[in-house]
Amino acid sequence: MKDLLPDPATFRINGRLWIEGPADRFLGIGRLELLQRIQQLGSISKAAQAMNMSYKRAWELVSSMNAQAREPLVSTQTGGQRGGGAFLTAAGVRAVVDFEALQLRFQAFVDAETARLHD
Amino acid sequence: MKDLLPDPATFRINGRLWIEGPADRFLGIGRLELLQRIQQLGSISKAAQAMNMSYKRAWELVSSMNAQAREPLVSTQTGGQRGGGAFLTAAGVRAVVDFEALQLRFQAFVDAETARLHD
DNA sequence: TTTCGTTATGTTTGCTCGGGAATAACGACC
DNA sequence: GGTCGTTATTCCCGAGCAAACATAACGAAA
Repeated sequence: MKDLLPDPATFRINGRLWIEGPADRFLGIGRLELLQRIQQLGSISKAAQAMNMSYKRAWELVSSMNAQAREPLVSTQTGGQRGGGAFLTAAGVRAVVDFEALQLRFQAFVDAETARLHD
Repeated sequence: MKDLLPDPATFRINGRLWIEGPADRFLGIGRLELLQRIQQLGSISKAAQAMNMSYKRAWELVSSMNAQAREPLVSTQTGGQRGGGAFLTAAGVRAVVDFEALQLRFQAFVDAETARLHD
């Protein structure tokens, strides 16, 4: 394989992994990061901002996840002392933990295949 | 994980895998299929047509692959008995075989993770 | 009751990527 | 030399999709 490439060291295996349902994507790397940021920052708008994503898009992703899961991953509150906010439910926390683990196994696979590519 | 989902059986892990270089993508599932079709049909335009892809795009992909590989994966001929054509070089055949194998290992990974998702 | 930052949602704007048309060159074959 | 189907390449346009914008509702706190 590597003998196909001019400078094999500069080439890598890369990829994307996600969970998909009958209608739509459910969870991927972008949605995971969004959940993590919401957990960290307590708001969808701050999370979006931190990811350089429009609030609308972030909200749509949250909405999509909440709609597909058995119970919402993110709970929101409008109004209140700081104008409102958002936090992960127990289900949301579990989703983050589980998908992080999956992502880690995938990364191991990708790294192994990259190593195989190099020799 | 599955307890997050309303009907776990309808959810799957899915993903994409590719080889990327410093500048651009080198090989992915779409480019693989294109190479396979060229091998099978002997022409870029026929391959593109079979994939419902514009000739222009197909040509660009071939050009990108040829430019990044140490030696071209696809060799072309303009003019001639049937107006010309394209075929895989030895390097091209090797690229197909090797990436097919990689894709198979990836599919196994995805299937295993989907199974894990279901229990 | 005003302020404030957020959620929630519809509308418009803008931009990028690919599609499609147009054109040239090519070379075997009749 | 005319025909044909292909490679090769440029240019323009439109669809689709995300960003940006606009607005309403909300509720705690001052």
